[in-house]
Amino acid sequence: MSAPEKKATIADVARLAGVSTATVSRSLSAPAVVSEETRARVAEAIARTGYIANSAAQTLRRRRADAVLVAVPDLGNTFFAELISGIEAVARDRGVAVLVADVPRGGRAGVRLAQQLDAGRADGALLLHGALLPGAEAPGRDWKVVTVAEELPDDSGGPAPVSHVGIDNRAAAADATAHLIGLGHRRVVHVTGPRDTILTRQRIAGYEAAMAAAGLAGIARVVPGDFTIASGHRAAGTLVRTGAPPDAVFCANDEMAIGVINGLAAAGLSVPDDVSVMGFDDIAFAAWSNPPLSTIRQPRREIGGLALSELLRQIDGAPPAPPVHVPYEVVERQSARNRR
Amino acid sequence: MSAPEKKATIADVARLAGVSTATVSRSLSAPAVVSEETRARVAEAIARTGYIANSAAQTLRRRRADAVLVAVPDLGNTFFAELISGIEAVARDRGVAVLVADVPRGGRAGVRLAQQLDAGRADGALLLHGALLPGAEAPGRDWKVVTVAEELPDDSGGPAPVSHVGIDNRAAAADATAHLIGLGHRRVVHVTGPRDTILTRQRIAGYEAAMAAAGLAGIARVVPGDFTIASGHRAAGTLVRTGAPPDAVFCANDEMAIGVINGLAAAGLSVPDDVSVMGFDDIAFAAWSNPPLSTIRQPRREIGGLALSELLRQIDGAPPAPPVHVPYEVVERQSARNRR
DNA sequence: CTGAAAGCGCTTACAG
DNA sequence: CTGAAAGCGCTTACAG
Repeated sequence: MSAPEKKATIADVARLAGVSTATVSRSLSAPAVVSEETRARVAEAIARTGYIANSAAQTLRRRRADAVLVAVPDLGNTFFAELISGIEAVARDRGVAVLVADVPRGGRAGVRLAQQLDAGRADGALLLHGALLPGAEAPGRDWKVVTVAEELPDDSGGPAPVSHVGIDNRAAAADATAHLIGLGHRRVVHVTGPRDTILTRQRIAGYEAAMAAAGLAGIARVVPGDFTIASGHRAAGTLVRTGAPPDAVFCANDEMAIGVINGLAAAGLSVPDDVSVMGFDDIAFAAWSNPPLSTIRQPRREIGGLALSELLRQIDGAPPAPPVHVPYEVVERQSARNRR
Repeated sequence: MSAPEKKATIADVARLAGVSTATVSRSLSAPAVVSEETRARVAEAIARTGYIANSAAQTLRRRRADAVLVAVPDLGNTFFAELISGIEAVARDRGVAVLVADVPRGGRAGVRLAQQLDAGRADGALLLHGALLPGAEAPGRDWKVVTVAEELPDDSGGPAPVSHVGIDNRAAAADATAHLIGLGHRRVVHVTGPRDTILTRQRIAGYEAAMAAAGLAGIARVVPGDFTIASGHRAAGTLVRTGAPPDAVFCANDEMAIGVINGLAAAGLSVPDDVSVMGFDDIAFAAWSNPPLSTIRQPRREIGGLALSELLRQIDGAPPAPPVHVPYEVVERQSARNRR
């Protein structure tokens, strides 16, 4: 029972139990097919040797790594971190390993992912942003891929026909905007995510649709951001310096909303007294910011878990499921309120 | 150049190039030893077939996975997420894969880690908290392990003799406390991290040492937290309701400091006017909280990168390096100021 | 500089 | 219910 000198192999176990390696293998993978007595002898030999099957040998033989790759644009971002946490929870449950690749947005690291997949290191990939694999290539190769939270754009910029789990970003952005309009605000501006991503386009589209539906298309205004707190702060500066002052600001994520509140305060504007602000995501800090942030809640852990489940289904041979939208929620806190 | 029907193997490449598989293998791993002409033929065959070596076969043969495991207590915590980001950056550089295991604090998931290591899925592990492997066992088995940011406790509760990269937590906590005392505060209280972790003990020790050095041992007070914002909020409530009101609060992380500021505000106390507050870590939100948080900065990405470098050295056969302390920094912002 | 051959540690038809 | 044997795709002494 003490630590063995050398790592035990299946042959060691077989020898000790007086059976063939095939029988040891079967005891582990299909115990029902092995006689009870034999199974007991094998179990004891395994316990004695501390045997753990070598995963490289299993992978080579079974042609399955029991591992998935998750590609994320920014691990430092709490949104992604929690998505991964949800992924990890089901991975643990299903006995699959999780390989993480931090792929900076805009970087050309898609090739690294492709290599890992081609090398058989992982059986499939979860893509946490839409610019990781060359859009056209992914569905062509026989990689199993599901996109998470953000879709993969096809050649025309719309969502590619790849399995996907996430909320309906366009609808959610429209709801957030409508919420602000419902509060009596008219000059609602939108601070966007990083340029040229499908996520950003979808949220802009939702914002514009809601403005148009309220007859406010003429005063719709979009200010660029990049999901960082600092970009929200900068956007607030831009808003204060140019154009008519906004009644409300809808930000494409919570970090930018926090930056906007901060930037507005620096310019002497108070939230929500002078300007209402809404974020997106409902990260942990949202509830504790000052004032607490009204936002859109995405069930991050659930999204991550569902996405892995779908990927595992595909790895098991099921055909790719069509994209699924999970429900989101408008959460009202104190950063947005009725127009005075 | 188009996607092949079946994944190409080394044998396909060899056939196409008219050489043996051994030569293909050498062209890839030791090109200098192969004639230029042969190398060119092999290179072309590789390009034509889109060959990528199967990693399971390589791992099995070389007895090396070129992968490391990183065990983290809470992926949703930005502190850990950035540590991993630093790890990933050097992993990418060195061509090693990163397996992440989210191991909830207090969970008994150390066994899962051990299995992954024993199965040869990874060549070593980076432990991001001190309760992941049974302390006594880790150094005994021939696992390559380096602890990151938080040490592994030995049987007596002190740091185990395992390679480690992080700041000197005791000294940093003492510096933070001394900083507050230097500002004129006397009733400085400490809100701790989760009970029974070595990190928590070290920071408490630093706090107590600084209080004692200032002749304030008699009024030292420690309030339990668990690194969550909510626990900081609760701690503030405790402080306000019981005992003498504090002049200053030193929190074991930034999240709790944000919670404390929030909780103090709820009780009608303003930071820093009524109470000074310091955090620990300097997460991204610290600079943008209201007021901006004075804290201790840990170079997270650097710590992660150094830790992986050390682990890789050990995997390459070098003896374990002694623990290394990287420099930290007291960052003064607006949440702490001179006593009125 | 190159090839033939063994072997890394498993799993799985195939027989019995 | 069990074993002998082939084979997954590489790498690496060993010869030449």
